[in-house]
Amino acid sequence: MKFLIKPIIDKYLENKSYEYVNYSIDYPPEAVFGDYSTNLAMVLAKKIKQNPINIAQDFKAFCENSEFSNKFKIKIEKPGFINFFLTNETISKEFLTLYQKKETYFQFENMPKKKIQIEFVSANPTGPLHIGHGRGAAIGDSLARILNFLGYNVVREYYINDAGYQMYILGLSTFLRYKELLGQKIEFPQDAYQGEYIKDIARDLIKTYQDNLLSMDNAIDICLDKAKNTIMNDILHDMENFKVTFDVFFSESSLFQNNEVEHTIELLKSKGFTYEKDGALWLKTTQFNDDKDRVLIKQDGKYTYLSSDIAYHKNKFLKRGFDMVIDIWGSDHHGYVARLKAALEALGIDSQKLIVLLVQFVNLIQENNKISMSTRKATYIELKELIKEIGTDAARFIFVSKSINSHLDIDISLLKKKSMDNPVYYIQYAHARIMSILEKSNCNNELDESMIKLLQETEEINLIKSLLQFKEYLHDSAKTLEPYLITKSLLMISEKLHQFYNKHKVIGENKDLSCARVGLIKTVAFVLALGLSLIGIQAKNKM
RNA sequence: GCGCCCGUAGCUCAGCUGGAUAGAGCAACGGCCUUCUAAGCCGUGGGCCAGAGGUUCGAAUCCUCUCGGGCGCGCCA
Repeated sequence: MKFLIKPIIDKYLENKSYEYVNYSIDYPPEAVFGDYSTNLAMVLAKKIKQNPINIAQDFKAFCENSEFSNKFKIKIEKPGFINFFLTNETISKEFLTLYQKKETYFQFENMPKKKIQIEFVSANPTGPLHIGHGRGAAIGDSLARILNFLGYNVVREYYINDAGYQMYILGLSTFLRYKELLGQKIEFPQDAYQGEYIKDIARDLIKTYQDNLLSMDNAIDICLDKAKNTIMNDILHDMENFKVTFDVFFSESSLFQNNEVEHTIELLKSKGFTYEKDGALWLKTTQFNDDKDRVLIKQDGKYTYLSSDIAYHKNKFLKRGFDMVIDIWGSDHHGYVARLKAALEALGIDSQKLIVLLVQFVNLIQENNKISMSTRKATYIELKELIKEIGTDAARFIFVSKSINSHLDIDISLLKKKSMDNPVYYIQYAHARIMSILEKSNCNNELDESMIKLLQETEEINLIKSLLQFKEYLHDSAKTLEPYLITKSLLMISEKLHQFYNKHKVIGENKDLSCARVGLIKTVAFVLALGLSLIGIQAKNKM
C-alpha cells in the first residue's frame, strides 16, 4: 500500500516547495520498524543541509495535522528513517476493498491500451528444446500472462528461423542419414546435426518413400521439410506440456517470399544509410551507437541474418504497430542488440520501444563440474526430460523464481532426488489446505466491515498485509519485467497462511469469527490461485 | 585485448536508483500431530557479501584495479 504513503510525502514536498527529491519507500528489514519506511529525511538532509532527525520530526508533525493522520502512525529512528505503521483500521478497510473488487483490485485503474508483443523461445527447428529454452519459455510465458492480466494487449510470438544455411544443413543431415540407413556409404560432416533424432526422421522417410528419394533432384528439400515439420511438432508438443502457448508463429522465410527483406534494404538505401565496400552492402550502424558497421548483403549476393531480422522488426513496428516489443534472447546474443537497435533508428523507429531481455544461461552441474549447455557438444538436457522427472509446475517454478540475470546452476540428479522440496509445493499446499477447510465449513456469509473488524490477531493482520502487498509485487514485476517477484510474494503469503493455520482455528464455536476467517482464507486462496496462474502453475485443491 | 552478465551461508538464490544487527529455501541440529492436510509450525547453529584501494555521516550496493566463472567480439544464424 505504498500508494497510501506516497501522496502524503509528495504533498509535504509540494508544501515545502522542494524540487524533485529522489526518495524511496521500502519495506523495513524488521517488523519492529513498521510496515513501510522512507529515507526522505536523509535524502533531504543532504539537499537542504539540515539535520535529518529535525526534518523527520517536521514531516511527522505535518502528517499528524493532515487528513492522513488516522491512516498510520509515524516513528522516527536513529539516522533519520521515517517509519510508517498502518493502523488496523486502514488495513481492514483496504482488505474489504480487495475482497469486494477481486482481481480488479490488483489491476491498474486505467486499463492500458498498449499493444505489446513478446517474442520468445524462437528456437531454430533444428533440434529438440533443452532446459535453456525452458527458462526462456517460462519467463516469456509468465511475462505475457502478467502483462495481459494488467490490461495490456499482448501478442505472444515465436519466430521460426526457417531460412538460410542452417536449414540446408538440417536437410542435408537428414538426407545423409537416409542414405546411410539404406546401406549406402556416407561421410557425415562435423557441422551436420549429430543427434539421434535425425535418424528417426530418416526412418520415417524410408517408410514413406522407400528408396525413391535417392533418385530425386529435390530430395534434400523433401528431407528438409520433413525434418523441419517433425522437429517443430516436437517443440510444440513440449511447449504444450510446459503450458506455453503462442498466438503467432512467424516464419523468417515469409519475409523473403513477400519481398519484405528486399524492401527494407531498399528503404535503408534510399535513406542513405548504406554503402558498398569489398563487394558487399553495408549499413552505417556506427551512426547509431554501434561499434562497427554491419553487412546487409554479402559478397555472394545473399542477405545476412541481420537483414531479415531488420525486416522482421520493421514488420513488428511499422506493419503491425506494436507500441512495445519485448524480445527474449539467450545472453549469447547480447552483442547483437546494438546493431539491431541501430538499424531501427535508421528506419526512423524509436529503438527504446524494443526491449531485449537477455536471459542468462543455465549451467549443468555434473559431478561438481559446471558444464554449459551446447547442442553441438551434446551437453544438454532436454526440456522433456526435466518435465518428466519433476513435472511442469516444479520446473516452471525453478525458472521463474530466479531473476533473469542470475546464472542458474542446475544439478539434475539433485533435482530428481529432492524434487519434493521445491518451494512450489509450499504454495500449492497452502492453497490445498484452504480448500480442505472450506469443504468442511458451511459459512457462506459475505464479508462486511463489521466482520473484518473481528480479524485482529497478529497472524490475521500479517496475512492480510501479505495479500495487499501482492499488488505491489505484481506491479513491480510488470515494471521491471521480472516474474520472480510474483513467486516471492506468493511464498510470503503462503508463509503467513501456514503461520495463521498453526495458531488459529478457522472453524470454531464463535460463528461470526469463523465466518470472518472463512472469508479471509477464501481471499487468500483467490490471490494464491491468481498469482499461480500468472506464472502458469496450477493451484491444487488436494495434495 | 575490448564489451556484457556474474562472484553473498555447505547447496540454490534474494538484497545492488547507498542506509537500520546481511535475508529466504534446502541441508544440519532440537522441539510440536487424541483438535480444520506435519508437503506444515516453532527454535538453534552457520557469512572478513571473491580480494584490494577509493568516494561518503554511512558501501554487499557507487568508482578504480586485481583474481575467478559464463557469454560475445563473422560478409554464421
